[in-house]
Amino acid sequence: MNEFIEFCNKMSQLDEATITELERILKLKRASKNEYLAYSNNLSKELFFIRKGIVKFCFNGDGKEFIMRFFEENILFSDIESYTQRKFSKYNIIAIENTEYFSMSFFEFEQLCLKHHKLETFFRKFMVRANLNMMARISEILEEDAKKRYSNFIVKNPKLLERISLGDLANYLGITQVSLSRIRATK
Amino acid sequence: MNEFIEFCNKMSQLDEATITELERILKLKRASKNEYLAYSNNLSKELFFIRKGIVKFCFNGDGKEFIMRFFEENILFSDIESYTQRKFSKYNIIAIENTEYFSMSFFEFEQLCLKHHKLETFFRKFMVRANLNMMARISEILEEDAKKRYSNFIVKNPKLLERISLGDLANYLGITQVSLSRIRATK
DNA sequence: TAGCTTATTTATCATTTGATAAAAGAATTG
DNA sequence: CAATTCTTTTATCAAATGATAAATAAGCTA
Repeated sequence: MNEFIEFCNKMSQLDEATITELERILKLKRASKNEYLAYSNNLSKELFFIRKGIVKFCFNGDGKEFIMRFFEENILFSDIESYTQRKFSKYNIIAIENTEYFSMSFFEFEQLCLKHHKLETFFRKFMVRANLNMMARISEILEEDAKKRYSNFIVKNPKLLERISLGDLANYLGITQVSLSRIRATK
Repeated sequence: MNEFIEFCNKMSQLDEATITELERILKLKRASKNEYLAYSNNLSKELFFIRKGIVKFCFNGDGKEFIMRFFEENILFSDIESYTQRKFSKYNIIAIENTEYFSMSFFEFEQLCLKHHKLETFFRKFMVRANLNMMARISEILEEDAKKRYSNFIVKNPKLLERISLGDLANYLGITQVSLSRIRATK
């Protein structure tokens, strides 16, 4: 049972048949540092599960890069917007480290969900959890200024901090890299 | 078939048995303007579906109010965080207009999801859609300044705009009411 | 290691937003 | 309708952040 299956299984116990079918749609892939797992302006139809490494999920606007999230080991994600709305993606997915990941067709995964109730339950629970993360992010952006968001980040993600650049962190926090540097200086 | 059932049915067609059981757990409730549908610092275990009216889903920090979202007619929502993590809510749910809504036990709804695959599918799809909203919100906050967020809001939500106060709108946009007034002045 | 490239810091000035107070306008109530 | 309360605007000053440029620092490659 690979990492992804275990990830699903933890939230909703799957039976053998489901696991077998799930394994069948998984493909193991690799991306080197700075390589793109997916490009904006394309239809994105993949689900990703990081096995080793980190990626950033980001978009560009007015020459600047904005990072929606970092995804590290044992996280499932995808460009839901592009897939569910069948529209060109605004996001890039870029490896920050050499990365090994499972990839699967979103459509095939969804078909398995419709076929196997337990897998559908997993997916629902997973989406609920994803929602909590987003809510927390939004409420933090509303409530706290950049200095506080930075200090929260280093407390909550000490390990991640060591693996990403300050430029990427700034793009995640929603401030310029120069501004982050200034914040770091005033400790 | 009431508004809520129709809402579910549109995303995932339910069979009769499911509908009957779903109807059984629904309670129709009312809240007058400014009345609380739910208080922070409580365990929140309800799912809400607005039939008529508007509410704000908000929290307080440092004496200020921050609005996560407005919920109007035909929207399903709940304090997922409090329910799924069994912890005291940070959110208030407050009626902005006289509001009529369906309320149901989150636990009972979840049980129905585990029992009826189609309902589980609805719930999953619903959560996916909720995620898209949140993503859009985050990316907008990262990318745009307050002036642009305001102008986006009035374009995207012209009807909602007429039903909420500028103070509430400011709390939603993440700026002070005074700052919003200033932005409105410089057209 | 030297040279090149990228990442980070520092500095300066402009712009945006916040905090506060006060005035003007609207809505509510007796 | 007058008084009261709540909402919105205007004004002033302070603080935070952005834009830009330049200086260091760190990392990479030949």
